[in-house]
Amino acid sequence: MKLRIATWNINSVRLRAPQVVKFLQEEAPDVLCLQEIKCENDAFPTATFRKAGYEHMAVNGQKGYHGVAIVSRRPITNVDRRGFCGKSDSRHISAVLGAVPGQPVLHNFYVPAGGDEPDPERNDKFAHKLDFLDEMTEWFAASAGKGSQILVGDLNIAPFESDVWSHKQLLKVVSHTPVEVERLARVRGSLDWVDVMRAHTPEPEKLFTWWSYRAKDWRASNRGRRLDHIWVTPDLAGSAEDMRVIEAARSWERPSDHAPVIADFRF
DNA sequence: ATGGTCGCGGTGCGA
Repeated sequence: MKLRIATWNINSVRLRAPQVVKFLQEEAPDVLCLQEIKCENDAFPTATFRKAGYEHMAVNGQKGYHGVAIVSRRPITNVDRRGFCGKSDSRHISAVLGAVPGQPVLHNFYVPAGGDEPDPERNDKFAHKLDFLDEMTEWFAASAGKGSQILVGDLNIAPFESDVWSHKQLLKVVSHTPVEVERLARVRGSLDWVDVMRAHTPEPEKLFTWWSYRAKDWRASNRGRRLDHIWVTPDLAGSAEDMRVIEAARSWERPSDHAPVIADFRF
């Protein structure tokens, strides 16, 4: 069977519900994982997405900040919402893809951005980002041998040189500093996760999913970063047949600063 | 080297 999974930091799902519907209609993912929905669970536009043919939804929202959701046209089961670092932040939701062979667990993450100062001693938000990544590492390591898993979301780190417009100019900019890149590599090592985006588009080809709102012309300056990711456990590596960043969505009316990413699987 | 823009909620905070 085929399965199309998409991930998109939507930066307010209420404001951009029409863009989400357009994306669902044009790209027809089976499952869409959203981050930064920025609303509480009962404010999620459930009816709007159900009308578009997506009847299965799981939401982990909070007021004003963060928030993640899974929108699916296939049944999902075993929904789980994990709190990290002893906080009540809504940064994770997972579900089992019940109709998919092997019933893989799909995790949707919104990793803390980490503030501006890349020093955990002086910046609590950066310390939190590193702690969050370490907890991910421990948690996934403990799940070894318990079945197939897929991890998507805004990890707020661009790990490779070709994941940023200028490696040299971003070495001290949070999202691309060596300390957080190393921490993310440890998360990747927890289950020997396969980076589906880079498996499909190897270095040194540039690959971005986010462009700042502050550029006058995001496409002309193209100062992007690859902050959004799709990972799979090694047993699923051969199942990922295609990957695309839908850059066009960054130019839709009132866009998110992130573009959606799609991976096509055949199980 | 600096400042540039968004969304939420109704003030700055987070990104």
